[in-house]
Amino acid sequence: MDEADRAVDRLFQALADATRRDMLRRCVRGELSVSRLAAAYPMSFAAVQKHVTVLERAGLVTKERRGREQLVRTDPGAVARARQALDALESAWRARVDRMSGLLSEDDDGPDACGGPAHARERKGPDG
Amino acid sequence: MDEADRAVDRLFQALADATRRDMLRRCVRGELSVSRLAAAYPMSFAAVQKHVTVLERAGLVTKERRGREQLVRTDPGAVARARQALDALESAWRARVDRMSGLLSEDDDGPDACGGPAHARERKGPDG
DNA sequence: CCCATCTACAACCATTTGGTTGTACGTTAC
DNA sequence: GTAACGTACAACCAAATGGTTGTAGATGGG
Repeated sequence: MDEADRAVDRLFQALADATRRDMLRRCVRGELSVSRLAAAYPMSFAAVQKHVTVLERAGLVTKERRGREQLVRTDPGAVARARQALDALESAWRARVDRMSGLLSEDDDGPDACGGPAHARERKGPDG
Repeated sequence: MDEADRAVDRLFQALADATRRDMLRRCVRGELSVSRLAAAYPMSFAAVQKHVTVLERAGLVTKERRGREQLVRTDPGAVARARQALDALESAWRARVDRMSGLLSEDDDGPDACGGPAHARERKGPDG
């Protein structure tokens, strides 16, 4: 297993925890110090520190010092990278659908194509 | 943490292992029996069985009996669900970009202060 | 029937994970 | 300078994870 695989491991692993996903949502609304972040959760400061470390190793957030505080902010390219990892899986799925549609019909992408996510790459913005 | 959160946990957790991602790629190219799948990896049959169980609990694959074999196939909607989970994070990021355009220096003391979704106070574990 | 194959599952083990507490260190405020 | 704050990190613990082996139940072919 090469480093790229391990990076994807860390990425999905970091996302596989509701607390960390919530941290991302909070940091995405504006950078927060680790202390301020920790105040939002019913766990010790050290536990929050560890979560932040996991997010950082996954490349989802970066830390920057400001005085005695450490500001946590989301990495703009992070979600894009997660999305890319999913794309890799999805493209394999599309290849299969492609083979099926070739056999079944030529003007339809298959039964899954109605609302299917295969190439629905359009972003669904929160307010349009 | 509600069941939806736990479902997302299971989904990303299942994706956070290179072996399981490879299994998905293989099954996406055509359903495979667990034995045939197991033959592709340098680990015991039981280990592969466990991986398939993880993928199944995450809703990424389904199993179907054919004779004495158990065919594993990807769930067409699975990757779509993963993408949806990422979309939720991405929309938050877009919202932040949106706010930066307006640029108001509001004190981000709590989620209620800025009208955002307040869902961070809940945690796993009784009180520990 | 008997045997080979495919699957299911339990028991066990090592490592990782998610949490705790305690301690030490740099920075800011008084 | 000292106290308070914010952070870093180590030691420890319970539970989950990823692997093993072993055993037992179905299913299909000779």
